[in-house]
Amino acid sequence: MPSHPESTPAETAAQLRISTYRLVRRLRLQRTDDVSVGQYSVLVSLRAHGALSLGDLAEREHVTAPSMNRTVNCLVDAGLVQRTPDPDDGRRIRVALSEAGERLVDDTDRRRDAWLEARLAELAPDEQRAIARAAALIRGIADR
Amino acid sequence: MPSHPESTPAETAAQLRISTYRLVRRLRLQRTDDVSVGQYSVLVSLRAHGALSLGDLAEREHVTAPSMNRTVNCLVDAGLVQRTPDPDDGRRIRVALSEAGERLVDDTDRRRDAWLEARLAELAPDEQRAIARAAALIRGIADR
DNA sequence: TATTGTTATACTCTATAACTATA
DNA sequence: TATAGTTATAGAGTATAACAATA
Repeated sequence: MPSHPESTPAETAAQLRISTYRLVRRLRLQRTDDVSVGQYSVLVSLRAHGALSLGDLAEREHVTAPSMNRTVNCLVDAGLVQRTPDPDDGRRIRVALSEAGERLVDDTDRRRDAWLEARLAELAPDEQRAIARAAALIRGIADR
Repeated sequence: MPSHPESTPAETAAQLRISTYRLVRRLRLQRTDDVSVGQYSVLVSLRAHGALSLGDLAEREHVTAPSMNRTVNCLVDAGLVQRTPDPDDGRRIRVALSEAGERLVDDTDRRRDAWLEARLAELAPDEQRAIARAAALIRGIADR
């Protein structure tokens, strides 16, 4: 590896913050106009965690139950989620992705990955490896 | 460098996308409640580009002029920006960060960097270098 | 009696359309 | 006549409070 001037953790932190925000902003351009940002976030949650109750969804998305109720209604109307009664607890409902909902999220991921992959392919092999390694480390940081 | 199993650009792209979104979600926790997300974004734009007209701000933030007008009014009332007539063109206005506005953005950055810096400091030196290098590469990708 | 979800109502943010002032 | 900004009004999205059903 060529000898770079050393960066302090403070400099690295600022650099990582800035580059992360810019990348997110860039990836956001590859999105769907079918649903709002909040609605899309619910679909992603459901794909990641499977079917959830209304209260669980509201907590995960940091919104109130009435707000989530409305969001779920919109998604049901759009055919992107299914709402079924909980078999074990009559008070609860079970919100699950429909096939169309899963397809919408998967397609969006694919579009973003395709753009990102094309950019990565333009980098040198050792640069690609550096990014792969950093991505794993960043995930470890964010998930703690 | 130890021999890792090679990742394809597609795998690296997906990994980078996921870790980036998680980091943003995590950093968002360190925010201010003084202004809304849209208002904060305007402050960041003004710090980056200097004083801007209402129309320029609306275009950069991808909102309409009436919406930006309202946002700017809120920020003026909060003492975070100043609104002055354009000396060269009587139709235009000039929106600029106030000292308080600059302080708010700088403080938020510092809070986020402090959190991130603490996490980075827990990594091994070569891991920190990997992230610093990747951050520079990511910025190059996002800015093109 | 506590918990889960829903309805009623209000507030914030953004949009479109119409208007004013300046170039 | 065209452009920059503002005002009037309406549509999403979210919040709090009150309510219904189930545990």
